[in-house]
Amino acid sequence: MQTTEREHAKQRFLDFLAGKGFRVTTQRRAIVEAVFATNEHFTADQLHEWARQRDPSVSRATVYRALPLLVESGLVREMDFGGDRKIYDPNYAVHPEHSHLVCADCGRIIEFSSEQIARLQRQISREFGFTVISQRVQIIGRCEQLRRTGHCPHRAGGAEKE
Amino acid sequence: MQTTEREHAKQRFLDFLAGKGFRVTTQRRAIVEAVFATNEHFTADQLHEWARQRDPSVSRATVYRALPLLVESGLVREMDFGGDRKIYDPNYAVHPEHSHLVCADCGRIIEFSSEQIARLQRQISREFGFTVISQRVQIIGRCEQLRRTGHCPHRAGGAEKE
DNA sequence: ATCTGTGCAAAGGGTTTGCATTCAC
DNA sequence: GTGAATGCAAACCCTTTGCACAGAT
Repeated sequence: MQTTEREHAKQRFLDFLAGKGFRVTTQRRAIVEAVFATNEHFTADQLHEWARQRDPSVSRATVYRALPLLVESGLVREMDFGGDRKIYDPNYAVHPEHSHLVCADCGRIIEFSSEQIARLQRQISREFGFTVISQRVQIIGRCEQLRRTGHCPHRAGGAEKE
Repeated sequence: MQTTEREHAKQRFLDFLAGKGFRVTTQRRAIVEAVFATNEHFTADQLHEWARQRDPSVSRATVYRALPLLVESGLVREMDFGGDRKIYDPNYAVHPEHSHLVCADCGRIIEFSSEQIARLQRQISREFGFTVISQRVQIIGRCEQLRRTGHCPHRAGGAEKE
């Protein structure tokens, strides 16, 4: 099960704070618990909502101030699928380099990894004299559901579309 | 030379407008000329600037209203490198599927194409039951200049950074 | 006790929109 | 002539920030 890994990620974040001399406040605790209680992608606002369920005092400002720390700690990835808001991915802690398939119909996001693609990218980067820091692969497509059944189960569930 | 191709792209956009029943206004003409006079990536604001050099009456609003048309026409690609503003790429008309190498130091953007990567992506998409609409590959890295010479010639020139 | 972190509310900044006017068709 | 397109300025929306207070070390 993945619970242990998430628990571990949470701990790593607290360690990160300690290592940087940052304080472990109750709000930050609520936020990090919210982040690693799920493996879903989330927006700043969603995280605010989740954190407030654990500690109603958590303000939006604190969430926005915590997000850069989560990203800097390497446990959460900030993503941009072209929408108006950024999307955060807590699975980065477990699967450091993964890519995304995004359904244009329903907004569903599927994660995948491909060492082959990563290798090709490193090779190309080298040709241009670049040292790779990170790679992003996004494939925009249509998942089968809508085409096949005429509707998509994810359509209703708050899809992110442009 | 590429001038002919750009001229062609411009014409294709005017045809696109006609085909959709949209009007060819002097402002739209100034905008599309500005777009295809360069092969540089640009922001909405830069385009506004360029268009105004051709027709000072072009307002920011009109630029913002024209951009979705340019994207819809398939001649310009909207990109998001995680910064606070969107970046547009007029080379999409000439090289439909290309990817980007972005230098984290100087913001320089280099375009490249890899049929191998595209093929792998199509294959993966198929495995997940996705039909590919478009693919985006971004590699964030550091170009040689800064590392080697201690400074980067692009650093000063208005790099896009986060 | 100190000084970072917080909540609140206001400010920022790119993008969008309502409305009267202009102009392509 | 008619309705789409424009310019202007205000509105939007997510995100950031200034400030006085709270609380972690």
